[in-house]
Amino acid sequence: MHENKAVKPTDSELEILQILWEKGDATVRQVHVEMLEKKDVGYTTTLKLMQIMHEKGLVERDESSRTHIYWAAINKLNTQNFLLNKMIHGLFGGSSGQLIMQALGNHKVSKTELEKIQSLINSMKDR
Amino acid sequence: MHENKAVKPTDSELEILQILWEKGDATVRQVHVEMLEKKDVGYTTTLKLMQIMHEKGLVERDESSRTHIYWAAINKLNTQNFLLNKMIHGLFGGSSGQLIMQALGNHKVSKTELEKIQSLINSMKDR
DNA sequence: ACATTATTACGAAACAAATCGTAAATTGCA
DNA sequence: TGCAATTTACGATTTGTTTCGTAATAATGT
Repeated sequence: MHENKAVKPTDSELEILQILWEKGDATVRQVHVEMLEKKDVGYTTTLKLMQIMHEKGLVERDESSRTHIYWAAINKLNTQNFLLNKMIHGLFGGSSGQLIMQALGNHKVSKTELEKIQSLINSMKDR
Repeated sequence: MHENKAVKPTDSELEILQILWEKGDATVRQVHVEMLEKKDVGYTTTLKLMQIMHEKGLVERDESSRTHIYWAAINKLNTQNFLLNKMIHGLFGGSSGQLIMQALGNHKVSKTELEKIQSLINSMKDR
């Protein structure tokens, strides 16, 4: 009901946010170790990114000990929705149904998930 | 079955592609007029963008007359799928079901579309 | 206590994206 | 014919992103 102004994380920032959302909080070192699994990048690069994200307000940190602790300042659901919305409007002519059908048709979805989707739709139609 | 290498249009490029996909082909002027409906930008900016897109192979053009005619060189469906996939992996932990449910829950979907989605799911489960 | 290692801060370089001004070429009218 | 408008090409600027090197500082272990 508040926060999350005009947040538009870059691709690299999103990689870091992913890690922070998963871990809850983490040091630069911990984030960096995870980053290395995805791509080959120097420690100071990760550090700098996180410092910039801090300036931008994308993450917060506890500086009370020498090794700072970082956590995401923006909410995962909000961010997903924001970017989903951007994609729906920018690429699917504003129709979320369009995006959903596209996703259904071209990407693997497990049977379990198909059933979850069905019951979600059913409950939506009830109202 | 071919083409569409590592296409990653920027936001502005996507705006132009949208217009070209809709119109089929268009001059810079025509594209620019459409652009103006979305944002305030100079003619040469649109021109330059389209020239760069041409260099990148995102659009093709007929230069036989003084006023060039442009059209998209990449396919809309492929591009949608590419970016959808990127989002699924980068933001939804690789689960398209997750993205679909998120889209269902937080964005308006018409009843007609809900029904189309249902029958699509049903036909998928048949196989 | 000293050397090694880990961490932060800072600056700069390399790259890419978006914007626009200006000039040259072409077209079409008055 | 020649003037005005349109279009392309080109270069420059601004802004943002990603990358890393270096230096200062703190912590750690022998």
